[in-house]
Amino acid sequence: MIKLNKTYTFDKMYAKRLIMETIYSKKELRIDNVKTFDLEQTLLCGQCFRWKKVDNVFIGIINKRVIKARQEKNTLFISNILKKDINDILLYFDLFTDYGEIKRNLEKIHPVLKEAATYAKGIHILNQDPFETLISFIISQNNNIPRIEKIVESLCENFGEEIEDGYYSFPSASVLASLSCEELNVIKAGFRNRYIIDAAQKVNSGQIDFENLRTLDYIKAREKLKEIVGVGDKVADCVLLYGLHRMEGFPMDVWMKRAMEKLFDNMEPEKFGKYAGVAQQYIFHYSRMHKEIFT
DNA sequence: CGCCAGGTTGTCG
DNA sequence: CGACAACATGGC
Repeated sequence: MIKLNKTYTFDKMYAKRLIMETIYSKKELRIDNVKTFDLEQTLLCGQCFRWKKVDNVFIGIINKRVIKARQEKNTLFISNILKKDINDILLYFDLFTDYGEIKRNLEKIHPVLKEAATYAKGIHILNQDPFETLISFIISQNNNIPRIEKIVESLCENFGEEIEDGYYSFPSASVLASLSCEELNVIKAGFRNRYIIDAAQKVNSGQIDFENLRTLDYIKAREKLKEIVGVGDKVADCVLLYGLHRMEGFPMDVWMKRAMEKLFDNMEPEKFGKYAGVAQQYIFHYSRMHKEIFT
């Protein structure tokens, strides 16, 4: 049976079926019949910043290991993983969750959401490392995605550990907590330097405890995250959704504001229900891929 | 040069 | 409460 070290809800029948479709051999995991998952959409829809696409293969880092992932139609191949990490990998890509079911329910809510969901139907909400998510989205504020990726990469190269040639882990909270703004200047994050350091210090001291945040109700957890200087509603929502998998989160950035105004007649986020976060990601991706709508 | 980018903070009315 | 400039940096 599936053992997960984190509090995480999932459909047991769905997860069991998924496990039966997996084959592990020579550090490679093969998963068949992943009908509702699209690796590329999931990794390039703006929820994560470190995966790189090289010749149809995505290279990223999970549990301090360099992972290669590729998809051929309904089959997913994930290589260079250890047996003990299999469940973490499946969890990272959120393969235990039935997105077909979520999509069918969301589509009833609004016709434009149905269109966005159909366009972005292969997206899964990842289970990323919460600290990495926190720092990455602090960096994201008033910034664009290519530059966010550059700064995050620079942060890892300067302050992470080299795991394989040219591949660095995301730096720990304790390392970042000890830096001065001047020392952090090498990553060119500008005014966000002090926000990054404050976040690292509050995580390192235990004032912000991600496992504890999992136990709090959504509003309380968001308020707790906002104790960090430089974390407001939007960054907190991103941490809760992409790092702690709180699916009711609905980060409102410039794209979402534009979309809600032009396409949803300023509908309130609460009306998207308990999977609002999935709706948000569908709408965000759909909007970014259809810029012409907003000109 | 100005404007924008997966925002937040501080200030002023 | 709401509005609004300032905040580093780089691309266009």
